[in-house]
Amino acid sequence: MPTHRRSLTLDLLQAREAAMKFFRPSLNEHGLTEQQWRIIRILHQQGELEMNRLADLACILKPSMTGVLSRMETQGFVGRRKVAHDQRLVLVFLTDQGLACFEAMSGCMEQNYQQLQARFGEMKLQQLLGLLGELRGLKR
Amino acid sequence: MPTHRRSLTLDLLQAREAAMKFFRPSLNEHGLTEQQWRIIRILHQQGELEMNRLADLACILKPSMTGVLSRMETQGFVGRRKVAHDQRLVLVFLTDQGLACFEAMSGCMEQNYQQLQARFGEMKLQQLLGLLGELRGLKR
DNA sequence: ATTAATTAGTTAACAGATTAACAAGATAGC
DNA sequence: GCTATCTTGTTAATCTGTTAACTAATTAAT
Repeated sequence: MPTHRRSLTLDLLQAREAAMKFFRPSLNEHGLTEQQWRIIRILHQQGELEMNRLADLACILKPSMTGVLSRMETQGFVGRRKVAHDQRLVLVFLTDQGLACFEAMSGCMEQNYQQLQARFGEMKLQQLLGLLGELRGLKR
Repeated sequence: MPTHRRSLTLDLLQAREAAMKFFRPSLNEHGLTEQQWRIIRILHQQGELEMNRLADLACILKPSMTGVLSRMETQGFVGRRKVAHDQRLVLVFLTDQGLACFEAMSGCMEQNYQQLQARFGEMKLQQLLGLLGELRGLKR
């Protein structure tokens, strides 16, 4: 009867917070929020996506997504368009400016990642990524 | 040159989101937010804490903490008191009602945890908790 | 065809996150 | 003692998270 054991969800949160310390300074220098960077990164990797799917990948709920995207659209990072075959869907895509932003950021972020990996250990990092992937797969 | 590799911070976020799916229903049934439950859990484990330390453990920034605690105080879950030797410090403690709330929740939460562990595997879970602890330790 | 049930996205209301600026109590140096 | 500095917590402004209710488009059922 473990009256108090380690809490997985809290540990995940604290660990993420520790990891973010390596990246947040770069985000601040470039004037991007975490959410904006996640979206830019995902769109760069996956190409045009509908909002639902994007929200799911970026771990942003749909109501938040509405606001985040409209701000990003105003700033010129993304565009939105409707498709003919299903008028409900809104496809989101990275603009040229959004792409340029990604490319301007990616160098810094890669360096930050290298520093983290050097401090944490490459093997452990790979091991961790593997476990996280499996956990993410638990649909429930 | 990995043009797109797995993103540790995003993986941590997605994994946590997957894990939270096991616990969120219980939180909603009892009318608690994630933040409130984190605070109750931590205070139950650590006893009275000053705001700074509590904010750090719960991964809640101090300005947010001010609001969260004042709401929780109104609801009767926690109390705040100042100490004589340093008038700046605010010590936060769990009230009897807060303790009762913890005890009413802990059964459900333990069950949810068991389900997660059964689906994910006990060994992998321990391995993951170990790695998260190490990552959390990287102060940077 | 018409109605009923789904699905994608938005709106609204409140809680929490983030950054900067601030008030007041403690500490250090002089 | 007195000032400069640091620390704890709050306030303010803006953005994001969360739930519920809603609109409009699609699909299923009759």
